[in-house]
Amino acid sequence: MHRETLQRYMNYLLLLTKLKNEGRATVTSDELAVREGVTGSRVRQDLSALRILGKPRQGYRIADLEILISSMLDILSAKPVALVGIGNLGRALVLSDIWSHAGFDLVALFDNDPALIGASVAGLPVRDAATMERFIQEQGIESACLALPADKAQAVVDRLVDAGVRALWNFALIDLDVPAGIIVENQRLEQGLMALSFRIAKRNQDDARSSQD
Amino acid sequence: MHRETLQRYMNYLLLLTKLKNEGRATVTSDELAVREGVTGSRVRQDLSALRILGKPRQGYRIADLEILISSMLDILSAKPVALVGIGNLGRALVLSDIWSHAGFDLVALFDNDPALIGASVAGLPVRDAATMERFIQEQGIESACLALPADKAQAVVDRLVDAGVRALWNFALIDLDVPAGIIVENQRLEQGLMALSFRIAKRNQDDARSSQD
DNA sequence: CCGCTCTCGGTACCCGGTTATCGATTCTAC
DNA sequence: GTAGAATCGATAACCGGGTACCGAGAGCGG
Repeated sequence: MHRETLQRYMNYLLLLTKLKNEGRATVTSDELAVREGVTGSRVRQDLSALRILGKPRQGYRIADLEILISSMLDILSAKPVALVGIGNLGRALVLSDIWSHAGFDLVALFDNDPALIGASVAGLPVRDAATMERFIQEQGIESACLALPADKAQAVVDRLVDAGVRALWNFALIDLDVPAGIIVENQRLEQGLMALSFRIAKRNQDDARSSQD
Repeated sequence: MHRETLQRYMNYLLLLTKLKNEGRATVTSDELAVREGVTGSRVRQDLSALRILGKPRQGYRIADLEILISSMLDILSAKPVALVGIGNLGRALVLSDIWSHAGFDLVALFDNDPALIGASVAGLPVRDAATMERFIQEQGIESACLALPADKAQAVVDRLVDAGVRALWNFALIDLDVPAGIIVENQRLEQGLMALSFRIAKRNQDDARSSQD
């Protein structure tokens, strides 16, 4: 499945939640389509791929869609995940509610700053990074989030992988080197900002062109 | 230009910086291609679109590529940008060095928490959000970053747009409602985490299947 | 009860992004 | 200087995601 398609499914899910909160029980393909900037055909194909059936003149049952898309994304489970690096970004992530929404259960925080170890963030204790491998092995944690500087990331990843972690959500601006089979999802914040810069430049060009005509 | 293409250009740029740091002066299309997971053909077409010329048996001059890609993304400029919301996420963004790398100059921080107003983060004072419109108008700021809760985002956006902001980098989990012509780049952190969840589920399925054979 | 409309499900088509191919060019080696 | 290898630039072929279209089924109105 391609990135665009996956993103469409996630957006469907967000829209469905919104519609459900508005009291809706069903939704038509065209409704989802216009909000996503695609055609009803595309939406119907997407849903058909999940073996979701709708009814003519009625649409799709929102509850069905939510369950099937959620299960495809496997966000109904609660995979334990550890967060390494309790800086500002780390704290922001701990305090957010994205973990459960995406099928994860944040169970451990690690840092190597003595000033932080022992403190508590959102009810979770900050543990000494020196105890990281042991905790991860004992708890069978297979996912980890890296919220630390680029120069420290690779060393931590090596330790995590040795301890059994097989999936990484990486905020460090670095291409991590991992063995085959280990998943790395890079969250490149700066790419969003670069994309914004490009879009601004493009709009300014277009504006200049159209005013010239 | 499509999102994938834009992302490729950004990745080229990151790779080029890395290669330059390694002392390289030129790079071949195939080298860039393998690191991007595409073919040399695609890379040559991308670069050709920017009117970049290479030399047979030698490749492309890294310095040329950097300048031309950077100027296409308009990240050589220093567009002033304001950051609203000095929570953990906001502080993390202030302390990062992504702004200059993406063609922005972070010039103002705003929050409405009296405990924060007047404090200084990375040398920048936190200003009272009540003074936001005036400052933005006076300084001619046209870009802003939203690092605040979803329920407060829309109201702030309305004020920012009224004050002259025309481009937004939004971290709040909400679909902002803006007039036509205003650019909104949403940085949906949870989508990255959902994508990770999906990739884990897919790998586990694949593993189960292959061990079954 | 009978048409009418709306929306789904499936199929065919289209378009653009990606790859493959080939001639042209430049550097290396002898 | 010439042969050969490597790499570019351009074009053609391919492929898959997206759209358009059409027949089928479900509700609505008279």
